[in-house]
Amino acid sequence: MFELVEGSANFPELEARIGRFWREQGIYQQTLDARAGAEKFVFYEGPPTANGMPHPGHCLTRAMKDLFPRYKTMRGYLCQRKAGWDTHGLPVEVEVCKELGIHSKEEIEAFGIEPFIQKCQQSVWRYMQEWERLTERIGFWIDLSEAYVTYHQSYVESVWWALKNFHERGLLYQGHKIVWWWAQGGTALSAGEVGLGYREVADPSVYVLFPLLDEKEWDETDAYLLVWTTTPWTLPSNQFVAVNPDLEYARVRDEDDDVVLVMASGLVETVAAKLKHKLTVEATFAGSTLVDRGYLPPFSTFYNSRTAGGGKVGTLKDGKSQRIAWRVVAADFVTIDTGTGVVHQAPAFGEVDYEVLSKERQRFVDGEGPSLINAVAPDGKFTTEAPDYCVGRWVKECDKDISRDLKHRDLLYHQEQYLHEYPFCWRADQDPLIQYPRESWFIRTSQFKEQMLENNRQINWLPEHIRDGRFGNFLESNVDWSLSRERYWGTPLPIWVCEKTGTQEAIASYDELLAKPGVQGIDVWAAAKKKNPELAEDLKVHKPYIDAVTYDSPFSPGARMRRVPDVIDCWFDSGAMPFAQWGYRGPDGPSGAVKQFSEQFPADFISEALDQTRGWFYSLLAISTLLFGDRKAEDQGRKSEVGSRKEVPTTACASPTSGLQPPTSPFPHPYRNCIVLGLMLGEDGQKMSKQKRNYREPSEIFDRYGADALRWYFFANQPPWTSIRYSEKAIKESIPEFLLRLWNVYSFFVIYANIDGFDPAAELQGKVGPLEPANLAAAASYRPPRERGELDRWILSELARTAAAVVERMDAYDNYAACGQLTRFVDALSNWYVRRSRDRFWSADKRDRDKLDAYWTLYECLLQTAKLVAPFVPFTAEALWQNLAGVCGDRATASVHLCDYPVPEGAAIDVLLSERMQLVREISSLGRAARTEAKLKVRQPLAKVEVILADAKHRDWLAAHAALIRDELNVKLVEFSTHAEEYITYQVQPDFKRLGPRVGKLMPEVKKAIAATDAGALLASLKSTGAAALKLPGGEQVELTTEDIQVRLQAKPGWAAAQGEQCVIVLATEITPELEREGLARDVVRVIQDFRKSAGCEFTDRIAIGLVTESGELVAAIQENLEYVMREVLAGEFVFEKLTGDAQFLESPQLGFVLYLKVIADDDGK
RNA sequence: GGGUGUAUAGCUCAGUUGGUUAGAGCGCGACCCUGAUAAGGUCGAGGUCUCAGGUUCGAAUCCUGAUACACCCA
Repeated sequence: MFELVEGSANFPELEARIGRFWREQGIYQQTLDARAGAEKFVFYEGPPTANGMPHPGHCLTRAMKDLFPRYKTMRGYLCQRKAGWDTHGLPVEVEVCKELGIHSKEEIEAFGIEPFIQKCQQSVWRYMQEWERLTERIGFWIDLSEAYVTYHQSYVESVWWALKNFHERGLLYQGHKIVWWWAQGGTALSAGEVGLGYREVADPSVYVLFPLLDEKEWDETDAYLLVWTTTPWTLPSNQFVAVNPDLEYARVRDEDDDVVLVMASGLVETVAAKLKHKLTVEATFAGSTLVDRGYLPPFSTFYNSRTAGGGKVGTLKDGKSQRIAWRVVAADFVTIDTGTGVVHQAPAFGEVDYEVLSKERQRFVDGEGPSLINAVAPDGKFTTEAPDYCVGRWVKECDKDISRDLKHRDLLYHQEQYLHEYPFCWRADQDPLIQYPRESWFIRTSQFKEQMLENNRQINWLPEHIRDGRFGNFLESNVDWSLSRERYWGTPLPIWVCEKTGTQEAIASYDELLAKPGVQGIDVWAAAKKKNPELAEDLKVHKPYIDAVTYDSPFSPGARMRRVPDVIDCWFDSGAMPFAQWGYRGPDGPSGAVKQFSEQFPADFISEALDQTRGWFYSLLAISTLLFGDRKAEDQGRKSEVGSRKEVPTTACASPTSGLQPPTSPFPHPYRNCIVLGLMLGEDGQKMSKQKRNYREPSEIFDRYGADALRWYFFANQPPWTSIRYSEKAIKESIPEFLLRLWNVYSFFVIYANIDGFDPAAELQGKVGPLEPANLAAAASYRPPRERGELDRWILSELARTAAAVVERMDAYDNYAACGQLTRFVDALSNWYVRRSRDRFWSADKRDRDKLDAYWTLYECLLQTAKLVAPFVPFTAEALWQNLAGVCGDRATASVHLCDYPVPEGAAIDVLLSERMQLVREISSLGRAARTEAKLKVRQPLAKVEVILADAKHRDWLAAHAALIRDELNVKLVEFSTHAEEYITYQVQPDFKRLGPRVGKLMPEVKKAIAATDAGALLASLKSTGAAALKLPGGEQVELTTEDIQVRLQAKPGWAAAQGEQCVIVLATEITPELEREGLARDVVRVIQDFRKSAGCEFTDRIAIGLVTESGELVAAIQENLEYVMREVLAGEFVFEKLTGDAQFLESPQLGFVLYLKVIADDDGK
């Protein structure tokens, strides 16, 4: 006996039960064990950070990450799933700061770095429980116990190893990075923080005159560059002036001030209007002619100083020489939207400006190019290199004095106020941020651009456009990776510097550090550990303990090697996970790690949301390309730019030690297939936000609707990369559409199988394993499908077809289309197979072959469907399996997830049958439509239905299966009409797809001509000769064959008819008294059935019926169909009088009778 | 300001190399069926396929431009 299924499924409860089962039986581990030694399917977990609460968006990623590994496992692959946690970085520090009620770096240092990072380490696990609960509750099978953790020592050391490799290959260097700087707090702000602080302010906008030098670049001419800037305080640090070489510029005479200006032609009128001056254009020329011209900057400290070189020249790489600064450079970012088209450049205070400097610097031979000039100290106050009146003052305060000074010197042409958005510190909203250069460490990723692009081209991106679109473009504009962070909680940059010579050395592990000569400072950690034995051992490779460790410099006797203070970008951590998750440190590192890494690289599949494009997707690709890419390209690259970009000497090591030399791997790596998920928006279409409460906590969704409902909603509602608006309604609605429908079929099966004693467990001997058709075939009452009826063969064919389509789509990572196939199949199973088989299940003879065939067919369908849907809705699938296969006890496979995915044999697919059954379904659908139209309810039998087919192909088959249609439409006769003209007209249309290419421009004519032709005659001609000639008005003649036209049928008015794509069906609407009586009898049956139910009868109870009526018509109708009525309602007695005793009664006013009902026995005669 | 994506029914979304009647689910309305029954089914209304050009015999689909929204970057 199957376990009884409750009427309405309670999915959350069911899932809790299944979850317990998985846990107690270790099913996930069993699925891995079952695939031991199988081909590997490699999955990488993009580590979430557990110091924030998970929201529905995380459910989507976790569901997607679960789907494909489950699928591939069932398909026979071994897919290990190692969890991971991202634990470093600014967000963690911010959380801790909030808790402590502090925010600046000074405050952190006052609090103490040591207790601070200890708090960070603890905070990382704050929401761990919620994450683990979510992971388990949504059915994400992943190994949480073996999760990699980015702050763990082995992980940190792996990252160090990679960085040492880069360092020794000269790929790690120091340079400047222009950051948004909070001068008062002495810290840089992340982009996110900067975004918080924008507000509109008025700033000065000044037009300044820079005397233009002559061609020889030394003498002043009569002209001035009219230079525009909104930050006067950056003028003392002026280094270049930029023009757009492709714009037109003009030499302009200001008649009022008697001065000659050089500016963009397009802005002359604007400026003239602004000043109400008369400006006369004297000459125009391309911006490119200005490039390289020298000028005098408004402040001369740097210009005259020895260090910056004044008007000095330097040697270019091509051997020529040029002024190193204070000249016009070309830049295409200069526009004529505002200003003058001549832009002041202070590379210290703008990222774009800094790029100009970098580019210029590269043109010169080493040491001769311009260095960065900067008259502002990190505290935001001017240095002594600024004009006297500015020194020591906050830069923004000096704007006015600078303007006044320039005005005195007749260099200020114009000034005004300018409204714009400017960032302030979000923690101190009176403090404006400034852009400021900071020393930073970079990885030379740009040198690997081509390789990264090549790698990217080999990756299968879903959706495809990511490859050449967002991600490809991002790689195209690759700049070196700014790696270092002046923060506290992160992987320490493993570089130690000689305090005397500045020579650097990278360290790849803690042990390597301990082995250095004259190591000191280890005791700091030892003391901390002694004081607090609870401290995680992993902290010893973190600040501040690691900072304390120094050793003897091999570069200068007596000097010490000290670590640089920075930590690294936490994106580097997560991008290093392909090897760091195993603690891999090169071929000579820990051997277990070498093995695991080589087996689990590269990944076959990863998935994250779109916002990871420049995050994890990039960090993975960049690190992998640099570490495991082709070295030849790098060597060539190095030759071609000998020593050009190193700003600080490193211990350049041409041949790194072998342990640092990892194996190279063919592209793509480290991932082959990547599904980029759309972002999930809140209920209101806005970003999900805790404050707005525009989403529900995941745990609540699970409690209300269940994990499978949510999963199915994710998988089946839209392709995963479309951005998805969280909709509770949609989640709710995904239940009846699929899950409940499947559940109802299953429940139907269980109810009837139990009534009829259909018991596969009793019929099958020994092991039945995964209950594949081959296992079932051993049963005595099992007949091979080819011997079963058409309906059975049809649904088994649909099953095979569905399995084939699902496998095909899933192998292409297209879960959406796969779900569509599954929905279609479950619909066919429920709304056609079960519906049409009802009578067979209800028939009295329990050992009837036809009945047993139906059971075996439905049983197989349900078992196989459970397997098919298992990766999608693992709980529901398991619940089905537990009962359907569970009847066989431990002779059956314990879990549906331990089964192989159904792989259809082509033989089971009967395309012709599918097509034909589709036609039957269409005919019956049309029949119902016609009935509705004619207001003839289905319970009323009709004499005849006529079917007119557009295509006679399936006619004979349909005629042979008329019973199906008769039954479905409740008619006595199905005719395939020959005199169709009575009911319909033909419409003939050209087959555009076929004819289009052939007749081309004549198409409209052909269409008209065909429409004008008598359709019947045309069809007759085509039928008899197979061809017809069509004359066009222009005289051309077109030969038509049967395939060139499409026939459509149109029902004539006046008939109870309905038309579809392939046919028209016409109902005979005349109701004879006999038919009417039969309909009446069916009405009576209907009422009695309802009565049975409301009277609380069991399915199998036999009853006695007494019916009292004054209608002779009704009595006649029942008597005429008495056998039918009694059979349908399981009546043992039927009398036309009141029943005595404990009978229940019911009055039916519509039909005019009173019913009495009494249970006389159950099915077994008791 | 730049890049990428999206725009199809009231809502959420499909729409396969361009082929002339643009689909699904939900919602709404009407009805039917019912021993799967707190389910199920049928039918209906609802579309200038964002707009404007262009290519083509033919455009929701291809091209150009515009608009709106979203994301990333500046």
